[in-house]
Amino acid sequence: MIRDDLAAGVLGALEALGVDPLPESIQLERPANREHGDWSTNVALASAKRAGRNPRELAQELATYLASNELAHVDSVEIAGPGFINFRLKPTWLHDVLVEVVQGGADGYAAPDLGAGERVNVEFVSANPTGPVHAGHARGASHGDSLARLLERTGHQVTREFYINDRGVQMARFGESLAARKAGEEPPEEGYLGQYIVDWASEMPDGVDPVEWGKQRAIEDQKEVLGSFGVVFDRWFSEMSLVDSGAITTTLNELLSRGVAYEADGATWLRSTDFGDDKDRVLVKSDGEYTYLLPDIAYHRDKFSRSDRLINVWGADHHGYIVRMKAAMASLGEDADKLEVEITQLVDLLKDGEPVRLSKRAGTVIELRDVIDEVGADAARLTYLLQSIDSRQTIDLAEVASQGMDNPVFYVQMAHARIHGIARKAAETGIVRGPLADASLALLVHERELEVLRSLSEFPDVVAIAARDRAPHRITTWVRELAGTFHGFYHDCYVVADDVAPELADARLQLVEAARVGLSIGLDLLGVSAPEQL
RNA sequence: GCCCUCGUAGCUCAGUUGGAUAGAGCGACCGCCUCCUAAGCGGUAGGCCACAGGUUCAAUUCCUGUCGAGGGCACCA
Repeated sequence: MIRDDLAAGVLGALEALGVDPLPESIQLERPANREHGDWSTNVALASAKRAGRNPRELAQELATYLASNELAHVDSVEIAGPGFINFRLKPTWLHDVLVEVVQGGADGYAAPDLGAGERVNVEFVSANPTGPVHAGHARGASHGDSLARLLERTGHQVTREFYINDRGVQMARFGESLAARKAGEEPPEEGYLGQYIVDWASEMPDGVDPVEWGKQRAIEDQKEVLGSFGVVFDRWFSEMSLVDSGAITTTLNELLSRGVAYEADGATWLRSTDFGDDKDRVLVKSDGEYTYLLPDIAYHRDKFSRSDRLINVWGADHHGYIVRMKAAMASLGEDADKLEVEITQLVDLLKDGEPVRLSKRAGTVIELRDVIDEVGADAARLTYLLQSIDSRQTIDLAEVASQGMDNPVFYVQMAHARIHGIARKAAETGIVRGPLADASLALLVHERELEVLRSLSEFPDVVAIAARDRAPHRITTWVRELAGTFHGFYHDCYVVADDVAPELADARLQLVEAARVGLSIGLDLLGVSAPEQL
């Protein structure tokens, strides 16, 4: 790797000049401005004070030393600004990148092992089993699944989990609503008003328990829609099963015996104020019924028993529960830092420029199914992953559905389709990509070609950062950039044409293959398909 | 009142655990099709990175405060 080679060179230079190396590793970065070279380091700035030297002078001495030593791929070493050392490299370093990408392939390239097999449980969506998955769940679904894919790629053992809240008052209302509709009546006060209740009620056989039947019906529906969205869970975990197994009672008793739960005013409370909460929280109401919190604690405890780390993807309306859940875990002796909660900010949906209000009970939801029908699963997923989950998002369905240039998904998929267009054209002409080892990669010196390779060279870092920061949208940004560089290459550098020599055509086919690998990996991480033709 | 997130080009948003002259897409304007899809490519215009302090050789980035937007502070889930 070029970065390691350069870092080793810089370290050698520091030692030669008698400057103590920094405790941290040598920082090599990619300058934002291309005029500042291909790679750059700030060691002179960072260690000037410690060495008691002027940063510019130190940089100059280091640069002189580095320039007098042969370093692979290095063309020149310069100093600039307050004391940066900039490396200008020969195109050969990018040819090495090409080899790495093609040899690594879709499975091997940009797959840093950051997790060392850590078992990570990612829980997301967890919509109530009282109706279909709606558009409001889709951001969490996209984020959670992409995050799971990122973690898998970076050496984690991932479980995708869906928690089913199949207990409590909402379920009762759901069952009553189904029964009422089946009897041709209006749902009760506080019941569910959606059209799907009417549809499902008409399917419901006589003599079944509406709650149990409805729950199965809802879960079946959720699985189907999420599946068509590219999201498949490893485990659907029922809240009821915690009652049946006695896990809730066990958890409650343990909380009591540890003294972090207590009884007062006829209810049982969690002493969450000991862990920074505003007030203590009720676990068991005075009527004997559990709040949502106690089963949730039992559930997280169960997850901890089979995972090294938990990640929950919750909507912004749940952020207030983070402290109390962490408090509960800490009080049970778990490491609360191993419970990460990802909060997705809300999505404002626009239809024809008008805001759409989502209310499940009033029945004015837009189902995820409708979104997929309208814009397609690919466009929907990529759109949700366009931005950081920390930002509020506005999605105009008409824009997402448009097949114009304002739609990133077409731009990116077009790049992939063009790759296969080239392959088709090459096959017609009888041109076949030869063995990589025989390719004349030195012929790849066109700026457009180098841009594609530069973009690919950044991908392993992008994957690592995206995984570390739990930020799948970084993959989206990168994929769009790679697609952009590829469109430029496609426009200016023909692969199959009369005036392209066979050796160059072959080298370009290798580059196209590298781009294909990069795009496939990126799109797969996003859960977006990579069609060979549009 | 307290807690969380956000405030960057006309619009939608990026910005690598602090780096050099802050980027992309759309929209506007100007160019490019005898050749692998012009669903594309190139160029121009457009910025007090909300505001004020602080830390630092260096702040859009970290800290504090102010203003503005959204969400949350239940014996509902």
